[in-house]
Amino acid sequence: MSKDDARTRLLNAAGPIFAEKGYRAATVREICETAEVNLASVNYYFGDKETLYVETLQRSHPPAVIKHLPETWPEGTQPAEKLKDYISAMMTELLGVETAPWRVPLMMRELQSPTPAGSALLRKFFGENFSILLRILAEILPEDTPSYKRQQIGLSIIGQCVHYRVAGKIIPLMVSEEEFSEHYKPEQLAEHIAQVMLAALGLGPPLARGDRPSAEVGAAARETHA
Amino acid sequence: MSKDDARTRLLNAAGPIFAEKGYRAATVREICETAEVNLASVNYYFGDKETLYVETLQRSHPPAVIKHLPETWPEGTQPAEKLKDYISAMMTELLGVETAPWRVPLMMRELQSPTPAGSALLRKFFGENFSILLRILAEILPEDTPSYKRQQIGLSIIGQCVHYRVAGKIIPLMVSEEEFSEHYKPEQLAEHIAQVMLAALGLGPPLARGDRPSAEVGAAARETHA
DNA sequence: TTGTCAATCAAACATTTGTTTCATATACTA
DNA sequence: TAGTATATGAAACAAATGTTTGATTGACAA
Repeated sequence: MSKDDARTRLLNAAGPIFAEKGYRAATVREICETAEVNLASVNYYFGDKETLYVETLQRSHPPAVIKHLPETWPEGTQPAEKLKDYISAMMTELLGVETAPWRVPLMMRELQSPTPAGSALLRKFFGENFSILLRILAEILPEDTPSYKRQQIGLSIIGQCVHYRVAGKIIPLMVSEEEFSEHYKPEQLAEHIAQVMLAALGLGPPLARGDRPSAEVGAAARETHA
Repeated sequence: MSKDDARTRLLNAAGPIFAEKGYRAATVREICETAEVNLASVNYYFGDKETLYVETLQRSHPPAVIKHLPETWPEGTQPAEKLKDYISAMMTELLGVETAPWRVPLMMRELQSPTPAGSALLRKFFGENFSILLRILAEILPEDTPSYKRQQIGLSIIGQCVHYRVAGKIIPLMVSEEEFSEHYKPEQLAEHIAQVMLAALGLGPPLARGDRPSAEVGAAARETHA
């Protein structure tokens, strides 16, 4: 192992460590030890710790949702199908065990404590994914839907997906262990989110026996409660 | 100002600083300067920096969603109304300018990098809010809805709300400045999320011209939208 | 008044940590 | 072979930072 040159080994070691501990708490000593290089190597190859961080960040960018999506969908694919694919791809990206499981955590850290160098990357990282979603939604929503509304529906979808990563550590603490291991796999969650949003968009059955599918009146919920 | 005793001033100063910079990057020197106390005070009153952090965390816990909700709803209040209230309360809690705007950011940091002391608080903090939501959902969903399904619907709601806090810093970068200032106020976002979820639950009109509103046909949402 | 005790203060201390230095080794070239 | 550039190594350096120390103050009680 560690057949790569020192510079590459440093980048490989830095990714997981920055992701787990954050920029500040990650020490160049630990990174160098992990990479099995001399302490001076960070400054030799990158000048300083911050530059190493920036390059680590840049290397972590490329693959995103697109990676898990088909180049183009077959002619005539229903928008609902595309949406399902998108949500599934997003969940795979966020929760899947990929080749570099530290990329997403690193971006999440940037989201919380943006560094000057990170902001541009963040915008690109999320912007690309988001614009794909917006295009799918454009096929579903009426043409006269204002763009802010379309964006907010998009954010509703992203939000549900991202939450399983953001709150991932405490969800197992709040649901039973059995439920968690049985029903919280990425594909199942993607299925659930798709179900919610397709119902919201009117492309699938509502989750509850709705008594008032229209805005006006209708007999309301009755004899229901825990 | 700073009429409180040194110990209290330390806690007041520590909250915002820990919230903004995180445990590691926050220095006792900065905290002491802000609190206008001597450098040795942290160790004098709390023993060490970590204990100060833990006490800050504990102090930041109490108020949550409940704070913005009525004690009990009037008899006969529709579950849909309760859900709207809940979502509105959550958005106020997450985005509103409250008395201690650093509480939520601090909890978000714990969520990402849990400390031993923080995990218990986190569970309480989110657990209390979540159980209220689950009770409301129980009134809406069919009785035979499995509990994991109810939880996931709850997480869909929480996720949408929390996302505006998590991604709050980059959303303005991805939508036009005008759209953001016009349509992304907490109350408007709460309204949007409620609209999405009520539609998903069948308690409101779908967001788009649905072509297949129910699994087995049935007269469904019509000429309704926006 | 005098003694006691908690609080405050400036200074020093010890550790961590990013960075630099300079010597040595290694590989490639003239 | 000799020379040079590149890479690696151990050590030291300097700054930041959590913690400790010992003196001083000030209030209050005997």
